[in-house]
Amino acid sequence: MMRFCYLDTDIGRLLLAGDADGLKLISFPKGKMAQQPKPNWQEDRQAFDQAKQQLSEYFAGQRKEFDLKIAPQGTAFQLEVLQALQTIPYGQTRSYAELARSIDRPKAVRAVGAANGRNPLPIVIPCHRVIGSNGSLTGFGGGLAAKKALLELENALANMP
Amino acid sequence: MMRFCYLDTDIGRLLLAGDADGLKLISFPKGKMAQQPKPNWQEDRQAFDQAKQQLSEYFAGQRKEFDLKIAPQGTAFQLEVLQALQTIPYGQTRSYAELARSIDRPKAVRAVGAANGRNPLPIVIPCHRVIGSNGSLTGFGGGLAAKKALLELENALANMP
DNA sequence: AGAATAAAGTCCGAAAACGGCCAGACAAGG
DNA sequence: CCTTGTCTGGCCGTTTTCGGACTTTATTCT
Repeated sequence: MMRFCYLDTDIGRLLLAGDADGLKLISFPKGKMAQQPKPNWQEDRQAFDQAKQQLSEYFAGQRKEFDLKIAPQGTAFQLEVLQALQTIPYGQTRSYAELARSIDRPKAVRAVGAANGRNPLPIVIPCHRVIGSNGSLTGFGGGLAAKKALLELENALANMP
Repeated sequence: MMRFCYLDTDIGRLLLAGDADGLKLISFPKGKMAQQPKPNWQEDRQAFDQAKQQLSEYFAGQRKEFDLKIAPQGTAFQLEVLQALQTIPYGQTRSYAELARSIDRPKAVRAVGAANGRNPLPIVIPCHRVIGSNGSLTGFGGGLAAKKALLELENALANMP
């Protein structure tokens, strides 16, 4: 049974959802990727207290890594990309090309981009740390402004090569 | 919200556009660089009264410097070039090579030329004061005739080395 | 309906093409 | 000579082009 709740943050109100397997969705309220709770989900304001706690700490700059039970869904390829994403340390960035190389498919750059765009757990799975190899931010489900805000929070733009 | 209006001058009807940040565009009606107001801009005949006032004075030969709130857009390099342009005094000319040197990229002459060609605020940012190092006018978004007219208005051709 | 193609779309990237140039080389013509 | 004029590379940021891997969405069959 899917449960969901909301969390207010610096970059807007986030929708969190998941079930017994773990957290399955984090969604921005606006933008193209915005998702609404499905009718058969049930709201539970007490749920995901751990996730909410850690996210709040993250936005306060008090937390650099998440330790949560997550259960992202997607094709095999997508999961592989999500896996690789989780190895990018706080405050650093990678290019889509580097990410593609790291899963041993050097030419699947655009595919990696597409998979990134469908990351069900933004922030926790740090797709925002991936930028174009020329340094441009390129894109983000929750809007480029949010991506920029996250990178600034992590002070990642200063660490660029 | 972008607003725009028109101003009739000696060299044709100019399109002025901008928003709360300041003036962002001055465009000639004809020529390759001509731009049309986008559908989501709104016309406001009363807008930019200061700019219109100062431009009229300029064309009447009564004004040698502009004091306006401007907000040109472009890449870092382009903004740097625009910055440098604004240091060329009324009635004087510079070559593209000199301009390149003044931003400390002596060899980026052609790039400077290209940036010049994309100046969003002609006249106010005096790209017309830049000519070839052999004295030829080379080019201008609003047509060479306009460039010549502006330089004659400023009596700049007489001051040439 | 369900499987099997086909076509379209992506949070890209390297390489090529394009300018509002300029200095140098080299020829003509005064 | 000395001045003009026409080529010729080389330069550099930006724009455009094209290629590529993979998912999604349509479309066409049994």
